[in-house]
Amino acid sequence: MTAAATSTTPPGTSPPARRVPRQERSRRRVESLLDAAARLVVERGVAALTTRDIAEAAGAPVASLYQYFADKEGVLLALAQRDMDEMDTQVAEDLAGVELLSVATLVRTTMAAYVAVYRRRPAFVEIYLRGRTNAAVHRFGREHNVRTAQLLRDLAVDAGLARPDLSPQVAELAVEVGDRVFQLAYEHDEAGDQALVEEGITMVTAYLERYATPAGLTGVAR
Amino acid sequence: MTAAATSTTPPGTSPPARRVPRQERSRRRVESLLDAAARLVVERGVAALTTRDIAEAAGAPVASLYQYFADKEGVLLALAQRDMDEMDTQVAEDLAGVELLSVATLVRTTMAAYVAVYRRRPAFVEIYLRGRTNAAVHRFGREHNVRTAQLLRDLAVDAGLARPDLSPQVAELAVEVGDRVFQLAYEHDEAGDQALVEEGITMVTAYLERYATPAGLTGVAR
Amino acid sequence: MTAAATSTTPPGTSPPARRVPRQERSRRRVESLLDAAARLVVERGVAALTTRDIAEAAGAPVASLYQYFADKEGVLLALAQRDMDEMDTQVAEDLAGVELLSVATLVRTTMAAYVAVYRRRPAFVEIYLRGRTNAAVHRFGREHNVRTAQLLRDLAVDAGLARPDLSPQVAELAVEVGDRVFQLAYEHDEAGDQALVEEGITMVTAYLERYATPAGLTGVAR
Amino acid sequence: MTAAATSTTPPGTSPPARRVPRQERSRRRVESLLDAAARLVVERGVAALTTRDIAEAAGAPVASLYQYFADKEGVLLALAQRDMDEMDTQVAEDLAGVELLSVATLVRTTMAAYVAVYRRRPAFVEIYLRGRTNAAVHRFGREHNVRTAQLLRDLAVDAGLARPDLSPQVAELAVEVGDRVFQLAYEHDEAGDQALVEEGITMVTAYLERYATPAGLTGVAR
DNA sequence: AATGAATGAGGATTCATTCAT
DNA sequence: TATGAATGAATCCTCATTCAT
Repeated sequence: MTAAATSTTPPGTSPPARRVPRQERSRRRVESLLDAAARLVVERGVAALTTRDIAEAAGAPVASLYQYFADKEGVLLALAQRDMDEMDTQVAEDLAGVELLSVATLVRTTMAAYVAVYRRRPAFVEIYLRGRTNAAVHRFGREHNVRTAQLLRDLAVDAGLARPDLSPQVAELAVEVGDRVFQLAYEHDEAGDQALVEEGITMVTAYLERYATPAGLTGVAR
Repeated sequence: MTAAATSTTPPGTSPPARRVPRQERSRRRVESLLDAAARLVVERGVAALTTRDIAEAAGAPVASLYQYFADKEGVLLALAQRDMDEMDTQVAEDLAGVELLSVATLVRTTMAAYVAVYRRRPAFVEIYLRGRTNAAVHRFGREHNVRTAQLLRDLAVDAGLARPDLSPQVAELAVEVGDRVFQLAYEHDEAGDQALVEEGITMVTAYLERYATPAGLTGVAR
Repeated sequence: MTAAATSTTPPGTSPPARRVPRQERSRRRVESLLDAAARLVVERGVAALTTRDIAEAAGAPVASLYQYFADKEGVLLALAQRDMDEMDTQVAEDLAGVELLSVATLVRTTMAAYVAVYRRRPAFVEIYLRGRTNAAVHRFGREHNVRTAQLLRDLAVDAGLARPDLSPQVAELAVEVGDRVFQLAYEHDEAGDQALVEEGITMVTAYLERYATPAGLTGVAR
Repeated sequence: MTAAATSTTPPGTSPPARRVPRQERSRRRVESLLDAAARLVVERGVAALTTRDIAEAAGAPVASLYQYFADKEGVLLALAQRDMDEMDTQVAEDLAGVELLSVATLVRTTMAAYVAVYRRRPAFVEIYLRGRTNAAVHRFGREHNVRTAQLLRDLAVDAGLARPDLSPQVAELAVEVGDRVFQLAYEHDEAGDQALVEEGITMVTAYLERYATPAGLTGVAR
């Protein structure tokens, strides 16, 4: 379930001179495996992913894969982790740039951030929107949604946009609905059906505004 | 594994009236295979389903399974078909019994019908809410949602509840969101988190009322 | 191995009036099955032939196939029989029309007769030249060659073209070589490489003329 | 399923000398699989060959077979390759030992070399003469004949035995005829009908001498 | 005679994972 | 640490043939 132990250079011991230090080489291997996995997933879908193919595509022996990942699911999980981090970063950055924060802008900004990432990374669309058929991906997406919901809820409540009775469940529901909106919008359309996304933003916003404070409706300056 | 006993008609005895005609026996076989498949899906999940197990659980040779179904996916599809029909029937019946038809009652009645079926058939929950990991189930659920959306939209527009500009896409979005609500509500809870369902009804209703006629808001008698 | 027993109408019993008498219907069924088999063999090759496909292509139930043929090989054999008969007829007719009979004209006329049949029936090329991969076809072709060799040898000896010491083995060898020539000539070329056939005629003639009488070399009028 | 015990080298003990290096073990495995395949082919014929049986006969898991060969056909092909190489070697050696080279001695030596190999390796007879029913074997035999024809033709022309107008097609025809001769000679006779082979030598020689130079007829010393 | 249905017995191939080196 | 090789355990599916009716 977890990646293999991180190899640490014993303190006080200088590693033998080499161009690429051991730890760095490891990191590169991991990255190349993840890249290969991502590539394959986009090409053939998550279901057809095999350890052999991942290794081969990364130019590594199959056995090496198990040096860095516990098992096949571990690869998917690491890949998801890496990608989710990128998504979270985008959301955080975009939210930080918002001047007038309200429930409406919170929803719009967040969902727009996702759109931005999906545009930049077609692999994400394939894996996280179309690849839900895979159990591991499904679970990870679900977990990420839970974390995202908590994050955004706390933000909204702390910023005085939402009443404290906005339960985690409600936040989760909102995020999940947004997630399903994306799944639909990108189902057939590589670029995503933006009108559908817009509808989704409307729906989620309207729903969440039921839990908004007056400030959440009008917005607060940052 | 063993050869079935040969039933011999005692000489001088006219063969006993055939209890079960050929066609009926066939139908039973199909049903028993579908039942077995459903049982296994509930027990182990869709991913772990194998043709061998289905056949064995139904007490039939694997080859017989292929007499009735094109392949493993065919079994899942037939199962889905059978189940979806039951759902559609429940929805149709419940809608027929509604006295005051409005967007709100339409949404509530429909979603309540699903809840009723889920309560009656735990297998459905396993297969259609938790088993989305399977590609076939996923696709089938998606297609059913599309059909359901069209049906309900036409009903709403024809009954004067919704304006004609309620697009199929919007109806689809609403159904999909309702679907996701159920997925969440039944994720951990065998009986379904009814509060969550209630939230879902609220959200979908609020969303769809944006496309309602005045009559759609107040309701029309049947 | 043999086709099912021929149904005979009991003598003295007039069959009930019907448009198509029973026996005729049977014959038609057999023919349609053979035609279907021939068609499939040409389309997909002998290896991919299945009883199911034959029956389906003939619009008959699989079980019916077993009413007329002992087994799958029986179908192939009956097909071969039918075809070989056509070939033998062509050879016999063409030989009957030859005015100056010699070893050379015997060889040439026979091989030309085969070419004529191959031109008329592309299915033969597929089955008997390219389909030798199938054991049944292989065996049948072999047996037919043996019979043909015997026939031609007897003809040659009786007509005074060949010395009696022309053994059956030698005749067989000659026929088999001719057969291989055809296999080569039609390997890639639908129409057959006629230059190759010509070489074959040359080789076989030269070989057999070693066993010819003086008359066999110069020819005898019919 | 269970974690394997970590093999630890007892401290102070150098690991026992590896008897068989890895690469060598691999080679042996491949050989044993090929041997098993050859054995089975001889016993039951090419048609009845299954991957399961090959593996079992070689004492290897089926999956291992797929480590070395792409598929079942791959096994047959490898076997053919190995055997054809042996045949080519025998022919080359025997030809190298001929003192007076002529078309006649070329044909005789080559065919005698085949006879020698067939005597030494009964499996070859089964596989390459009787096993032509298999598509893979058939194709491989055909290809080998083409190569052999080219080789011998070039040799004959280069040595001044044959006129340059001896086309590759003619050479091929000669080789194919020789091949058919062997098929006939070994059809029922384990040891091969040598009289038939002799006839074949005669026929092929007579045919090829039509393309011979004077030297090709009388022979040239080596 | 005709046939829908049933099935025993494989068959080729895949794959994640683990070792021995 | 790295990896070539090994493999247990399944998986889906096919097919010729035979019954029961």
